[in-house]
This record gives sequence, C-alpha cells and structure tokens, in this order.
Amino acid sequence: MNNKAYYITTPIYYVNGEPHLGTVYTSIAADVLARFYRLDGRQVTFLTGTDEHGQKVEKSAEKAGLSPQAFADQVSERFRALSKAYNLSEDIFIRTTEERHKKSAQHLWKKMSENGDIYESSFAGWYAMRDEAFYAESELIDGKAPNGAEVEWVEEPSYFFKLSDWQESLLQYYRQNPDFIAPESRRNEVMRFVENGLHDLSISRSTFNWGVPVPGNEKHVMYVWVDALANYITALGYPDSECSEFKAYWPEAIHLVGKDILRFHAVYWPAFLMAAGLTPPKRIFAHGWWTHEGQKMSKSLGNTIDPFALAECFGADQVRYFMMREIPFGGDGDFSEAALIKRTNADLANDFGNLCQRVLSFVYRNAGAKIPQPGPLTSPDQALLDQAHTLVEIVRKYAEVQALSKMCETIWVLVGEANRYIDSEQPWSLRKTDSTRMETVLYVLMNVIRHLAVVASPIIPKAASQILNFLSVPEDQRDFHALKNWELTPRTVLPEPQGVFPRIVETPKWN
RNA sequence: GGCGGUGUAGCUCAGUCGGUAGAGCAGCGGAAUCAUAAUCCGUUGGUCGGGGGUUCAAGUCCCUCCACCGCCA
Repeated sequence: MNNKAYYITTPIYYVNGEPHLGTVYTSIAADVLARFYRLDGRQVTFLTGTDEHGQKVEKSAEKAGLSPQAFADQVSERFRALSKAYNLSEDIFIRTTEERHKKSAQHLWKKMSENGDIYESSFAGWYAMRDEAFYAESELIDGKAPNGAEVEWVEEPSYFFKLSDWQESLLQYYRQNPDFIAPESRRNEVMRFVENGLHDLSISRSTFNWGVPVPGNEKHVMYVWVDALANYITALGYPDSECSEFKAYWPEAIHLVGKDILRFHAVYWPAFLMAAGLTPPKRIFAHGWWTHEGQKMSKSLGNTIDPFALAECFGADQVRYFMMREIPFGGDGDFSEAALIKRTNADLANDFGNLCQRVLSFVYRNAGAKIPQPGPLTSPDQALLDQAHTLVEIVRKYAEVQALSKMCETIWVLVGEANRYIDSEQPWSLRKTDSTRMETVLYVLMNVIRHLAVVASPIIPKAASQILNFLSVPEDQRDFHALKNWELTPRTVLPEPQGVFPRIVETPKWN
C-alpha cells in the first residue's frame, strides 16, 4: 500500500463575490480526489479557503458599511456553507486574514527579499480595480481594459519582484517536469509565454491598507497574489518548514485552478518559491469554464447559477456526478438543465440506482432479507467479480492524472455489466427452480454493488453511503483495503432498501 | 498579426504504428417483467469541414482554403 502524502488544493476564493458554479466545480473536483485517496489509504490533506485582502474587498466593505474584516467574515461564511451544501471534505479551510497567514506571507517575502529578488521602485500605469491588474497604454481599448473594466492612471512607489531573472529556471523546471502543468495544451501556452520574456512584477501597493503589510515598510501592503499564493504553504505550517506537516506534504501539492489563473500558479508561484528557496509544487491542473445553456455566465447577463439552489433542488450527489462526468477535466463545458436531468435519470436513477434497487429489494422480498449464501461460482459469476476486483486499479490510473470524467465512465461500465448479468442470470426464474443458484447470483450482485458503491463514493458520497448501509457493510469496511480483505457475511440481516436516486419527473424550479 | 488547437452519425465525442469508420445518448423494432415504466437484445444513420497531393491503400501523412476556439501581441 502506498502511504505517500497527497496534497490537493483549490484556489482560495475571493470574498468580493458569492460562490458561483465555477467555485463549486473546482471544489468538487478536489473533493473527489481527496476522498478517493483517503479510501486508498493515503495520507491526505485537502485545502480550500478564502482570499480576503485587496482593494476591492476594502471598497465593498465600505459600501456595505462594514469593516473589511467584518465584511470578509460574512462572505467567508458563505464559502464554508458551500462545503456543507456539497459534502466537501476539506481538511483545512484557510483564511488569508488569519494571523498565521500574515506571518507566513511576510516570511516568504523576506526570503525572496534576502535572495535579492525584490527591489523598490515606482510604478505608473493604468490600473483596473475590477481585475486588480495593470494594463499598458497599448493594451487599452477606448480607454478601458481589454475586458471592458474601468481603468485609472496610477502612479505610486512599489516593490518589484525580479521575475525577469527567473525565465531560464522556470523553463528548465517545465522541461524537467513535463507533468507540472496540465492539460498539455496549457503547458505549451505557459512555456511559450515564458519563452517570450518576463517582466518584473509589481508586488506591493501603497494606496490602500487592506492587505498584509510589507515587512520593513508598513506603508505598503503586498500585492494580492503574493499574499494569496502563500496560502498553500501557510496551511502546512510555513514558515516552520521543519514541521511534520510541511515535510510530509511539500512539494507534493496538486493545485487545481481555473484556466484564468493558470499564469499566476504556473509562472509566478514557482518563481516566488524558488526565490524563497523552496521547491515548486508537483502539479498545476487548469480546468475549463462552464457556460450556461450555451452562454457565458455573467452578472450583467443575469444567467449566473446559484450553487446552493442547485444542490437543494437537484441534490448534491446529482450535481457532483453531473459536473465530474459531463466534461473531460480540463475542457470547457456547458451546463444545461436538460443535460443535468438526463445524466441524473439515465446514469444515476436508471442505471445505478435501479441496479441497486432491483437487487436489494429482490433480496429483501425473496431471499429472506439476509445476505445470501453463495454456492459454487460459474464462469459468468467469476467474470463479473473479476471486473469488480480490478475496478479500483483502473479508476486509480485515471485519478493519478485527474481524469475525473474517465473515473466516472469506468465505474459506469461495470454498472452496465451488472445489469446485463442480472438479465442473463434471471434470479426471478431461479427462485422457482434453483434457490441455491439464485442465492449465488444475488450474492455476486451484492458484492459487485459493494465495489461500485465504495469506488463511486468519492463522487456520490451520500448515495454511496446509503447503499452500503442497505448492504449492512460496517462503517469501517468501506475503503479500498476492505474491498480486498473483507467480504459480505452470508445471513447478515438487511434493512429494507429504498431508492437512492429518484427519477426527475417534473423539473424543479430552482433558478 | 504571431504561435497552437479543433472541425468524424441528429447530439457529445473515441479512433493507437496509414489497411475498406466506432461508442454513449436520441430514434426505430423486439425480449423480459426482479426493479425507480427502470433493464436487456437487435437496428437505422456518416462522400470523417472543402480542394489538391503522396501511397497498392488516408479520418489517419503533406500542401492549401474555409469555419470556430485558445494563448500571446
């Protein structure tokens, strides 16, 4: 068994806005992987949290008549609530306003500074508060940022990070670690970007206060990305790089990010780390964006999706499965009500849910409501069981590369096999002719369902746990080790089963 | 404008080292009746974006054009 540490992160979410579909997507993906590796016996830390500093938060707080901290407290809670709504199993929910984080970010700064990578200068440029980014004169379109954000001329003293010095080291790192950036198309983009030359980075601001003070110059606060990115090591105990958490998990980190913030993670972050004498993370995975009924989601279009309403009306497991299954991780996808309902009804209710129900209720009604006693196995029995036994292995291969939709697909292939097996073995006929054989068939099926439920539990945790309850599988026998080393005990009494994935007949009102 | 990617059945996509096109969903026909009217079997359907070339043979290699997308400028 592989006991190696597994560290999976989402970006910290900016408290300037409410959780949206993209937020949930990243978090669900991270949760699925975290849960998978916990079941696989690995030592896992799953990190998420909120990014709470910056000018936008300061302004929003002012508008709301609150202190920045009180405002951040309020919105941060909304992101915590998301974990409840979607059964997210984060081990650490970090907030950048925590004292330990300030210490960590400041230490990181000091290290970069000691290494000679930070210098003081002044910055003049067009600043878009909405993006918290600067634009060159040549980039402006009709006096606005390329994306339409309002810009203002800003001239102020600023500290700079010598990003330009890190071009070669970064390229070398990319070449030596071909898996560092995924998907591959993104990796190529990043490499080309770096090959084209890097500009030094303004990393402090002095015109507002809501941020981590720059060590040695309290007039400046850190530019939001130095502050934000540091969260990944704060959570492991940095600056104590000798503590057990840090030693176990760094640099094992797998950062899941949206493609919009890939550059910060794949270019700035490793440069910061190397400047501070630390190793870059193991992998950055940039996933795609969701459209809604074919349209880009935006507040102005009024077509955003409230993830809370979504989970409430369709079910957290249903939304989790849909998002993981519907598009290959890394690509863009479309969220449509029809597609969600189709997946729910076809894959969850008809294929998997009904498989469980037809077997479990048959056992409950026609086999004494007990786990059956199997007799000798036939070759179809053995063939199906063999597939169940290799399920984890195949799914694990996909988990290793964050191929989440492939993980789902693989599991559902076995669901299909199990449905075909029932039809060909016909336990309902055996009931009248050969009850021993009937019990064998049912036992095989229950065992296969057990495998399916355990392996699918990272994706659909609630339903999987219900199914395992119906199978009377003890709480402590629900991991991958138990699939190999524990068996259903014949004659164990079973509870009355119920459907776990109801069909959606009438579309709920949710939006 | 530079670099890269995509274009295959109604829809979403797979097609490894070139050898006369595949899956899922939808549609159609049938079987079964344990089950959430779920399941299972069979089946219709494509001049593989257009054109040209290499080859005994190209969705698969080369050229060119068109459309869409991404990153950079």
